Amino acid sequence: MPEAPLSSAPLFEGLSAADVAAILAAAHRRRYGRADFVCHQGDPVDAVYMVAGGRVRLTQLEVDGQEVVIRFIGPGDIFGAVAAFKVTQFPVSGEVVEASEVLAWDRATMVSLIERHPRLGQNLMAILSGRIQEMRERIGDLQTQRVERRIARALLRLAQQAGQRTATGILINLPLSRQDLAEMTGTTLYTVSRVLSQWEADGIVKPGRERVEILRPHALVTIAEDLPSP
Amino acid sequence: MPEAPLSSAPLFEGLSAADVAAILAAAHRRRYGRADFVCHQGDPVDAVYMVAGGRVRLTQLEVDGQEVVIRFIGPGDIFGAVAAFKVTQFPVSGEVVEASEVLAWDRATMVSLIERHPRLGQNLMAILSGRIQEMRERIGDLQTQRVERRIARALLRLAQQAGQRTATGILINLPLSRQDLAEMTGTTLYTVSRVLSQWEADGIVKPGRERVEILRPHALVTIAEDLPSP
DNA sequence: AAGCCTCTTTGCAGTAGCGCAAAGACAATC
DNA sequence: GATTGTCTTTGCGCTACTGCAAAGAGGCTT
Repeated sequence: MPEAPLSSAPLFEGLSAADVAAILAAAHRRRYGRADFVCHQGDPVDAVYMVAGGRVRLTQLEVDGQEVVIRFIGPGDIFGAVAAFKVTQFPVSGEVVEASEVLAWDRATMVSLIERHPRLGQNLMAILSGRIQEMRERIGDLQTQRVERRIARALLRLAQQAGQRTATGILINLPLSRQDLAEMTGTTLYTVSRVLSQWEADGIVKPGRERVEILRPHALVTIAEDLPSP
Repeated sequence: MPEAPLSSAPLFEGLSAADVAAILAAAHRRRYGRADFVCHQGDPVDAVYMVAGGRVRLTQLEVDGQEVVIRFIGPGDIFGAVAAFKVTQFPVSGEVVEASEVLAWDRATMVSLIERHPRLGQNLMAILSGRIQEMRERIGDLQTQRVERRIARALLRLAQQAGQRTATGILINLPLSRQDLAEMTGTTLYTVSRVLSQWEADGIVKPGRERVEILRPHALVTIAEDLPSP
């Protein structure tokens, strides 16, 4: 998948190349390897971050020790904004699943950048708004839809953001265990395994070790939406 | 419950009284009666709204017709921001449960107000961030906690934002049906009814028609948190 | 190539919660 | 004060999903 340049990230929409360059120049950069943590839940935070390359899995730990996958983020995605503008601790942990580079603007820098480039603030609000919308959908799914459909939707979303065309279908191009999928959809790794096995029998997906390839995306859409199977 | 003045709303934090007055003056006002809708899911939207008085129930309709209660909002709370800065349609419907007054700033007005008062933009981001954080918690609850605990947490949250001290406990001061509670917690009205009946037998709550009074808040906290019952 | 670790599969039994149905309670209306 | 409509309760059967356990498979390391 050809990486889009960072300047086309949603955060920079509507800004001139010169402005983007200036904003990028104000960031600190840091590299991380696989399995590193870019942040730990509970750590103090006073900055906004952007993933410049690679992929990070954001998870939330419940008080009883259960883990919830909030989302996977990749190039151009930001994180830490929630913490920077409201709470002062990271509400999530970020584990690198694919070697990454991360940009950081500390809070004061970001505030002054926004004053200089109002569009940056609007973009940030649009990003936060979009995230709220996604979460509303996820809450709706969790409250009203069955597990099978939730898994189908999660796979389609992952295909959207990390899908790679192959000869036989679309490969979700990140290490994705049954446990990960379970923590994204509010079920157990056992149920995920059973559902994927069934779909494999139906020729819809080809599951592997920490790997899922979608063979018949349309069949998955049929399961994900409220359609009669045509 | 004495209504806090609107100027102390989170949106206006850190702004001078004069600034707040100017911002308020730029808003349009409108009144609504009980059961009116302040917005309908799918309606075009190009404004940010604030509830000045009363209470509104925000719901989301799933494609299959099932309803999800997103949250109840009251004086000082804003809505429509998600739509104004990202999608162009209301993602939720807002039904008035207690006669309300609503302020509205259209998008262009809000953008220029933010340019004049940067703090306003920061506050807006803090509000959106806070909402994301709440939704993360809700997702976590839905994925990892049992129904009884989710209901306990929902009641405690409602008590926080609409609780009224009584001689015997805390009354949740808005019309709240079993169905409402079910749609807030991802269960059915039957299960809510059964749980409340059990709690009534334990002397923890006193349920009524569209009404819940909490008699022993601490017992509810014990259920809501991961504590051994002391 | 062997061994090891982690991830995955699947059988099976158990249960939390669903959802229908029918009766009961409450509040508003005529 | 009777009636009507909505909201609530509760019994009962059911099912979707859980969670353990044990075996199987895949990818590293040495």
